[in-house]
Amino acid sequence: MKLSKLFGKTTKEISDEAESANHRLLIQGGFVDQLMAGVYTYLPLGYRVLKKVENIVREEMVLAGGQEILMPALQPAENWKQTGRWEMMDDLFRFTSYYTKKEFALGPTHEEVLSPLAKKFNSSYKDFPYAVFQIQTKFRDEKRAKSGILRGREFLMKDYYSFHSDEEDLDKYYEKMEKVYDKVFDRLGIGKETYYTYASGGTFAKYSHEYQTVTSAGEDMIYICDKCKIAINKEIITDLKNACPKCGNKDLREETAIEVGNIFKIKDKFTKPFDYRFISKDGKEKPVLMGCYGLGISRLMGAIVEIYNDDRGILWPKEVAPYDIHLISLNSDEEAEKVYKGLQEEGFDVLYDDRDISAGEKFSNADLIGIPIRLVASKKTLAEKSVEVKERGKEKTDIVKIDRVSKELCDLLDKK
RNA sequence: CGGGGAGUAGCGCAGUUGGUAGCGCGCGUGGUUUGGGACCAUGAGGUCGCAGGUUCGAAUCCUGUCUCCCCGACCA
Repeated sequence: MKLSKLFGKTTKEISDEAESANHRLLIQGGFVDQLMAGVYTYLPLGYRVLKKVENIVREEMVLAGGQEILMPALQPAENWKQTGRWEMMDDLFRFTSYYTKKEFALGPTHEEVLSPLAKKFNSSYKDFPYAVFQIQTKFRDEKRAKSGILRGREFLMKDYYSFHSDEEDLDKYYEKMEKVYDKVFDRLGIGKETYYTYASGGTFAKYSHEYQTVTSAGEDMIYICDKCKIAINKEIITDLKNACPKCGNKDLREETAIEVGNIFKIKDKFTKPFDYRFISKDGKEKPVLMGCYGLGISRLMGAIVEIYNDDRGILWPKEVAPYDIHLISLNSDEEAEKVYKGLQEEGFDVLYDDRDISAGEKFSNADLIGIPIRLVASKKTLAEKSVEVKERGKEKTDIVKIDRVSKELCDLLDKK
């Protein structure tokens, strides 16, 4: 992609009002645009990152055995009345059809759609266990949207649901999903900062587990047990007598963190209201049990920025960067263009700064956008049939011969 | 929903005791530049968030209202 044609521009200045790193940097870098509080447009650069996060999550969910579906965002009131959540959900976006006076809601979650759906297909013990998931826009009427894309009124979420014929099977599946989640966070580059956290279950259950990523922009207070690498949410720390539930350690470290995922054993909480039972081997009807596993896709993108930034801009982890390479041309457009085309043919995703602006501006824009590798093709380097290679976040630059640059880049990017 | 701050050009901001609306960035044109956000010249761009009120006259004073940001509460 040529930067001269890219929809969305970097800006030098941003209002002091925006305080969180993801808010400032994503707007300054031209990744997102704010339409209103908690509602953002993803511009080409930002949408590429969002899709990369989404695809990593999707790959791991498919590996876990989930089948991807897409449920409607628009949902009828009846389903919500059936579970008693219509009146209870004060952050639900509700409205009434102008024509038919029928009541609707924009979905903040999808148990009310999935339970009756699953009931139509799977009612024999032979069908269990099974799991479906979706990646979809969710709507919640947050009283206070804040911190850029960390807490939005409209946001992208992955919700995964498993169905079981007995509790033992649910427990086993739940443990499997814990490992799946660890792998997702590792691939996204935030494994080290993300803790499996004991938390309250809200209206779902007494307790649940969250995945909390440590960052100053977070909203939750967690207590970390460094021995077990787990954490306890402040909301239940007194319930647990200020000790790690695994090892009893009371020497816990307090941190602020953002909840990027949440997993629940919701059991029959949503199968019961819809009368979803299955026929067991002995011919008897038994309740279907559910597990529910959420991940905030857009929030993850924000959390990554919160962790990977410096005073110049973003430092995207390789797996989620919008492009592999940021190529800068300095007074050498024709030659640089050849390098650009060559790299594309080799299969690299290249953002090419072909604009007729000063070198300094190109460099500072590259730092702001935060693509992992910067290449500079200038008269100086091209005279030696070379380009300069620099990793974002490192000061060292290398001059590499053009015919060897492809291999060098593969090594740096862990490719091929 | 409570507390605090802010709405003036696409973005960032200034605007004194009320008197014809300004700066920087960006954008257009011409030229000089070119390894860390260059420079000269020139040009376009505004219902001062919105609605009332006071006044000969309101960006400025008063009332109401909407919106954004921060803190708190809430967060399936």
